[in-house]
Amino acid sequence: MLTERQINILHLIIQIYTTTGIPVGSKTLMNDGIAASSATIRNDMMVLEKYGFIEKTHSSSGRVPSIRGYRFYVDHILKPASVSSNELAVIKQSFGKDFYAINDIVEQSAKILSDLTSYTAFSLGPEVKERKLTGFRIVPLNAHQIMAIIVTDKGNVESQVFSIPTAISSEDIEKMIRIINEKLVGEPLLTVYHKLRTEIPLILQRYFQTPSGMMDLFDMVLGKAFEDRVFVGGGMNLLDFGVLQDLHQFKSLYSIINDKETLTTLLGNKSGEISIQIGNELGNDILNNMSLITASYEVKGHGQGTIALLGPTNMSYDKMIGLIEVFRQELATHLVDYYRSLDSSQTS
Amino acid sequence: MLTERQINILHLIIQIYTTTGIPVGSKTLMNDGIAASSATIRNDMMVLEKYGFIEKTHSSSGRVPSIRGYRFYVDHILKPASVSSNELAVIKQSFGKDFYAINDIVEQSAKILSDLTSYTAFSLGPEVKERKLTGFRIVPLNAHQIMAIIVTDKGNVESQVFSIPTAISSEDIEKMIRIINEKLVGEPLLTVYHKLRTEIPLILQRYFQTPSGMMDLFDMVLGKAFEDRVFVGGGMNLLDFGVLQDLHQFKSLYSIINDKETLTTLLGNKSGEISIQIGNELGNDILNNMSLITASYEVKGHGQGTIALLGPTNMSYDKMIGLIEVFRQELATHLVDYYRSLDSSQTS
DNA sequence: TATTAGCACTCTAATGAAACGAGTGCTAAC
DNA sequence: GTTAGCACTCGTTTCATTAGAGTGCTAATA
Repeated sequence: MLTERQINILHLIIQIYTTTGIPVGSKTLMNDGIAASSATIRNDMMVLEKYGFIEKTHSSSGRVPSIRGYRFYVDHILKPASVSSNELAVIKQSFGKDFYAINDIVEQSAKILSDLTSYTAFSLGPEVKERKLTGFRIVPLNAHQIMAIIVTDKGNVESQVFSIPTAISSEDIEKMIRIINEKLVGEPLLTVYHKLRTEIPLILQRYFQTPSGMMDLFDMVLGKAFEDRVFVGGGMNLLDFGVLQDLHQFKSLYSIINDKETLTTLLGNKSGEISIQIGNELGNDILNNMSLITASYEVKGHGQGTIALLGPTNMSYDKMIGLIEVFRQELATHLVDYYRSLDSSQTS
Repeated sequence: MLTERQINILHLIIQIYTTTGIPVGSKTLMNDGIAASSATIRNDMMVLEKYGFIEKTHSSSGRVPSIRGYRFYVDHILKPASVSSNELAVIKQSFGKDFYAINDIVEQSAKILSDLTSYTAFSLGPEVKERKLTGFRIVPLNAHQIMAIIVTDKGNVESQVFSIPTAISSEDIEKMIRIINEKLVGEPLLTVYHKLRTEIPLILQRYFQTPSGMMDLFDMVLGKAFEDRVFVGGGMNLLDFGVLQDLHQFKSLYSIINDKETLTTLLGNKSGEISIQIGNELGNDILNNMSLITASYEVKGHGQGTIALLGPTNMSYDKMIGLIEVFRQELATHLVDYYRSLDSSQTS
């Protein structure tokens, strides 16, 4: 096992490397708090290297933490740094404005977090799948277009404009709306989605000759409602991570962080409240020298949301963890407040 | 004045430089079509340099076209290149799919044009300001939220969700809708905007104690409808222009092309159908080594739209002009078709 | 046995000299 | 007016040298 000094050395290497970005040598460590000679430190570093916690960039360079080193650090050494009162003020102030919709808060939170860290932040609102359908509207705009609106119980609204075949008259649409509202409103979206595939077509056939076109329409609207809404903040900060070899790499990166598909996979299904994935643990070659900190938060009764931070592997994990810890609580609080204001106005 | 050979030399310099990106020397010109010795060509180049049409990157380098040189070229020499049948096929195919809304076509056109050129493209739909308001809906979603929808005569729809103060009852909202529809529907948006500031508040005061909140709401929705919708395609292509000194510059650039404000200024008020602005003619330091080709197109009866292409100053103007010429006609045709299908279905 | 001083060795980064070559301007001849 | 020839300029590439930071190893020390 590692001695206490070896652990201290690993800790210090990470601390120094995450702030300076320069490989750390034995003398630097000696002058920066390790009470031993450079030779002794070198011996310890050899041990650490044997374990695979640190590595050299070339045969006679200082040491740099490896993925395993970071992993050991975040698992056993890291203590979240406390958040400066300054940063706290910024957070509180940024959340201080009025929001019209739930997604505004979620989107804004990604922006705040990225500004605060200079990294790239993601924000995924509380679980959509638990929501219930409280209203389904179809608004005829003209003979050729309609707008379909889905309203969920918690302030989430999706709308979409459709061109419709002239074959469907506005009377038929009225009928349609009535059916939908009778059969589907009040159900969780998941159930809605299910019924839409089983029960409803049967009923619709009584009224329409060809309900399939109408079904496609529903599919699209519901698809939109289902699609987890991921928001990205500070995508351009990628440029400053200092991990880019060439511009081509930036393009790949940028397309990754804007691909909802990839993102949802990346952010979903994390164990525990705060999870850290380092370098190749992310399972994506392009993200090899980046780390992702994912934090979920509970909004009582409304499922859980997720915020995440993507930065270089050599980020200051202690600072970031401390920050995210505060941030997610702040965000959860604001969402709870928002939901409460919604609930109270509905029951009054 | 310039001799014919001098003009040929300028033309060839531009042709070579726009394809290779390397400064052009006298020998290259001699081997590439100028029937004179390198010394003679050098003499002519000195003349061209006197006029400020070409310049050296250093005291003993080949020549590079200057802004004035490009300007002379596009004004007096340039002949639009014909579009390859391949490209034409791509254009037609890309426009072949079905579109739900007018803005889908406009947005898609920016994407197509940028893909085709590897530059950055902008697309600004036919003039919004000529549109008429054909419908204004307010859909109550729950006690706390409403969705306001604006419909214009030409398939354009804007919607926005609002949280409303509980002080306004749904009955009041109903009244509101009636008033709006009586007074405003059928009017051009400009008139709507005007009446909203003069007549309507008076009427509203009969029904509401405090109509100002409602007014803010209108302002926002109308603001959204007014905001010219500019779409950007291929923003990331900026990275490949080969004009970037550092990443900081890319950030500035990227924020410029995503700032609607700047864009509308950049694209608006062009004389003639196709306009070319080169380097500092754009009046923006950050765009100093870029050129913008702006083309407007007429959609009969529905105002004019604009497409534009931003590339490096050393782009192949002849190719691009040829392409844009075809492209804008194709786009106009498709928009006309779209409007016609809308009109015919409304009058039937 | 753990620690330390000392030293030879390795590798990177920075510096500068030299060679190369593409291109120019000028002069003199055609 | 055109051209051949030539000296000159300047950016680019190459190569060698040097300085410096850091290592691994060995032998001495507590």
